[in-house]
Amino acid sequence: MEEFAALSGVSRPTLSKYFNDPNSVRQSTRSKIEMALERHDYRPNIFAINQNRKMTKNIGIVVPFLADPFFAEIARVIERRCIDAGFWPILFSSHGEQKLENEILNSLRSLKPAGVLLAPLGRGSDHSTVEQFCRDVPTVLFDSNIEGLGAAFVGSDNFQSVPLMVEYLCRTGEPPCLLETQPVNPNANKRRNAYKQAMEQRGLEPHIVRLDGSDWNFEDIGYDGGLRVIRNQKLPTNTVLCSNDRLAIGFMSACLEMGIRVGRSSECSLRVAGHDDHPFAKFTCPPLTTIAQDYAAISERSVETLFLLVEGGLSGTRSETLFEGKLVMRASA
Amino acid sequence: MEEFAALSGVSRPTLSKYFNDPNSVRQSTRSKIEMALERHDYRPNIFAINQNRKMTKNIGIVVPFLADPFFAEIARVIERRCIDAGFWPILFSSHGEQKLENEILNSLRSLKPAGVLLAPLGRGSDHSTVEQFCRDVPTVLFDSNIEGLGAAFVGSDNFQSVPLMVEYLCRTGEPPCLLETQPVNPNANKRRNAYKQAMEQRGLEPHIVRLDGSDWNFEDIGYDGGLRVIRNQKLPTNTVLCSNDRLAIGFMSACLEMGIRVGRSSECSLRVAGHDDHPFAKFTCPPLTTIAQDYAAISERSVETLFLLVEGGLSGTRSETLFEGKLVMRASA
DNA sequence: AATAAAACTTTACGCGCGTAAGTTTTATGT
DNA sequence: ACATAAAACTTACGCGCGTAAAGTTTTATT
Repeated sequence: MEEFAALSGVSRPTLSKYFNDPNSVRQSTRSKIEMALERHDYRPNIFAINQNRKMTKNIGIVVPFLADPFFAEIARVIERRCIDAGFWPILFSSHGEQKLENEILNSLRSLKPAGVLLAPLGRGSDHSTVEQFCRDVPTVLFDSNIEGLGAAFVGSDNFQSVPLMVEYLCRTGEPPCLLETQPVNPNANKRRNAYKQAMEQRGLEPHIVRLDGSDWNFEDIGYDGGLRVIRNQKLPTNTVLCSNDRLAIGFMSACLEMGIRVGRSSECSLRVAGHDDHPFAKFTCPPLTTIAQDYAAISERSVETLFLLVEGGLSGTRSETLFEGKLVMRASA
Repeated sequence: MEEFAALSGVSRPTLSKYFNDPNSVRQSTRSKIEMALERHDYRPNIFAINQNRKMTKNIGIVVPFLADPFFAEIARVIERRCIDAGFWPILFSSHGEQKLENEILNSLRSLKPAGVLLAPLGRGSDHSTVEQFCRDVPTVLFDSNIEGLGAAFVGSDNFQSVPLMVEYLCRTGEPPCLLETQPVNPNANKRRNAYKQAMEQRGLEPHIVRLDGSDWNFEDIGYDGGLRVIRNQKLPTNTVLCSNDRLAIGFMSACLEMGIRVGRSSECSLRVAGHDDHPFAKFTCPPLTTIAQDYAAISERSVETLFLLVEGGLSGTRSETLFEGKLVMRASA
């Protein structure tokens, strides 16, 4: 930096000022620097910059499982928004492991991020680690809520979306049973409770089919468990509401293999619905009827909320923003 | 660090030595530190560590488009391997943009990574930036090759896999046409050439259907283009080999919408095949016949090669490792 | 018990930059 | 032309840690 300052004919502190905000120096000085910049291509070291700044332009993004296209897509949108706003997003995946989530949060601390967007593991999170982290770093939770942690939460309203689907399924055929795995996060629990409530409000008995498996390989769980459930004739109804789309995708694959025709048309014997409108839900066999989570809105609002928080424009009270899901009718139910 | 050194009863340099390699200090010293560690939970600042070390434990991973499940899955495996080997992976997505790829590479430099695993944009890469980067940082390219750049390349052998598929399709029905988009990377070009070669070797005329679109939204391109091609009756044969699975997924969705039955059974009028064995290929409608790229092998070998390179155990000559694809027969062709 | 080797401590400097304080130069108004 | 404020300069220190050099203590060897 010293060298480059000499080359451009300004002092190092002025150069530092320029990189922090090009408009903060005189026009003549600015052009001197930018001319030298063209010839020598110098760039300040991002991680040294942050060494001594109170607030950096780094934004941490932590998701529980990046190989899940839902999170991949959300992460993509969030990264773009951050970049466009002049921030530097750094993306981490917990790979479904508490230990990794903890390590990521601890490392994130030393990055001195301006803020962090965290989709926690949920049930699998280490509450005290997350709590401590949220105290130290401006954090907005999304997708998966942990009561009281973070400055805000942005997600979707399972108690609106699940009843919506239950209503639709009941109106158009047999009432659904709920297919779920061991819940990995609060959403799964909420969806189960919302399902129960919705059924009971209709005077119907809820049926819950629990598949083995406690990791994030939902397709496999849905497939393996689906085979077992079908073979053992354990399906209480001819309508199956899956706790999420990935589970539904795996389950429908099992149906296909067992020769069960899935769909709402008359020649089909089973209806399957999902939740989330997973990026590949419209390409499944048959295309999956599901609840669309508003990806764009959740991403946008999360980022906006974080920016507000970073700029200090957020009141002390923790806000929870829930977006409504929309019914997406396709061929499967 | 000073404080914590005092707390554990050792000097700061010794503490530094411990964190660099816990085995490099005497057992008694080590336990002193680790006892203090339990009570006070101190962690060195990763990005300050790298400030003054010749070699860090950081490994950069750069993929062109992380919302593509293929890359999401490969990134997942690579991250795991790095973590298990005691490295600290940092993941970046270029979002299909040259400008971002350049920025990522330049920022990566200041991270002083021990090595970088780079799946370049390919055609969209800025050759001189990548070249300069590879000179400065130990880099292994994967998935998409750029002649001469990086210390090694690991990918799959399109000139083996595509002919394999062509052979299968010819043997079991009408010879295929090739459905492609504007090629975003070298693989697309290689696949086209491999297709041409394979057809010509059989004395057949190659037919190439090019769809509009030059970004990474292959499903959309396959769907929109598919609708157009089908409406205009521009399909030269009843067998379509898609340049990659995502394209095939979109295309099949268009077929479904147009009421065209896809599959190899007698009541179907169109066969569709893909390439890659995308994580969702087996869940499509109908399940997609495709070529399985050996995800695991590519990830493993990339990481292994990089580790060798980092440890200096690699000769000067640039190596190219190509894995063979395997035919995965499903219902679509 | 003597000796060498290993491990530790103290001291000091450096990484690439931010930033504050005090001083000098430059642009603006009159 | 001079006064004044804004901008730039010089100087100095700090971030959190790595690391080299020199001296001191501990451990292993004979």
